[in-house]
Amino acid sequence: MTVKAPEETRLSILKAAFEEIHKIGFRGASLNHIVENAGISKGALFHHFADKQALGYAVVDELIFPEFKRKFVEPMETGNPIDRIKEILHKQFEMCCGDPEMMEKGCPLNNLAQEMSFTDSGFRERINDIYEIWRHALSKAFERGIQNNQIKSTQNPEEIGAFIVATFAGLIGASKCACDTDLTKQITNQLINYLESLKL
Amino acid sequence: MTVKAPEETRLSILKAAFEEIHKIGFRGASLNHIVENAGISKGALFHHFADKQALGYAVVDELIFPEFKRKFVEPMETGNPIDRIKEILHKQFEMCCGDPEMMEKGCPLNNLAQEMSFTDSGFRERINDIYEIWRHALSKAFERGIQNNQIKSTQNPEEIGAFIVATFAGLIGASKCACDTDLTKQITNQLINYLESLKL
DNA sequence: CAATATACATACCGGTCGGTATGTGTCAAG
DNA sequence: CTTGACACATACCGACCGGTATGTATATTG
Repeated sequence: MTVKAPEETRLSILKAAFEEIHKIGFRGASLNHIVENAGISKGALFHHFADKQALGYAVVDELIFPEFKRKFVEPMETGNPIDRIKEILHKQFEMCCGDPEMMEKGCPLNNLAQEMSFTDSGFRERINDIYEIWRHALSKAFERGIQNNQIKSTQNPEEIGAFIVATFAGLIGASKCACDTDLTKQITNQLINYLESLKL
Repeated sequence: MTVKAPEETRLSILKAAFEEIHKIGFRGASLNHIVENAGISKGALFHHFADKQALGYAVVDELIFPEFKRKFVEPMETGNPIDRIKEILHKQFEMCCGDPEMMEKGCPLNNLAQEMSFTDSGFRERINDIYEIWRHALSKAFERGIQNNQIKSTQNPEEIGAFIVATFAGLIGASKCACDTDLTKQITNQLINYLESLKL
């Protein structure tokens, strides 16, 4: 039996790194802050991760991606796509209202995408892969909706998926900058408006 | 007559700062790089700007805001709002295709919004003011459209404005991350789809 | 029981950061 | 002709950055 499980240490570093990156971005994130908040030493950090970049990639792969999948991708696998998206929007809105800081910090994935895409293709590709998975899941869901006579057959499922992902990112981003749940509500209303227009 | 006009120096600093911030963000931006690219000294920079923050604010106020106003706000002041937005989207798409790096760097305003909003309220308020001006211009344009029997009177102009601003930011952000003009086209198509659904 | 590998902690490193102190040439005002 | 304000340039500062070298306790293996 080990005195301390290394996987626990690794996870505590990942979680502290996620928080730091979520708050002040990857570039601004200080490894000193991270080891401090994780309650471990710098030696431990560099034992588990080759460098800051590898830590950042691991945060995306091992924390952000699974959570994103659980919240946004998996719900699209069954049922009426429009209803599912409405549920996602509703949960998101409730979370914004319940925890204003969550709104102000924005979407961890979109934050990283906008900050790092241009200068670090490793981040860009990882993040784009995640968005692509969501776009694909949405596309498949709307294809299903068309087959089930829930969605107008004249619509292009792929385009719809791309549009929803972009608009959702825009919604979270606008809320973050405005710090205003009224604005969030307005945008959400119009997104629902758009979704309704796709109904058969 | 002065040997060199101070306003020219100031402007060259602002332009170099804008480029640096656009490429690697405000936090990542190095004042050393900026003075180097501006072809001046650090003394000149700190003669014209109190600190890095003041320089960043000046970039928003004096470079980004006027350009944003010219490209997005002023076109909304006359004519059919839907046509105007289509023109903006068309220009944006052409620019993405013509200069891929422009697409990869993303929107300077949205980049700053996502990077700085949470930790610097000065940035957040400035940027939100600019977006608010666009939202208001869009709202007024759609009000006008309703009065001119171009837009369905059942629609809420304010909500439409908020939605378009959010979706546009999402569009640019998605393009930046995906580096794919096909995706840009898909999202643009659906945004136009949405706009058409507002027509009377 | 000795040897080795793992999982850290501590102390430290060169480099870059934002920012400052000080010197200097220019020019308008008195 | 002097003075002082302006518009810089140069040299430098402490703080913090990401990263490393080294030491050590523990667990595993032969």
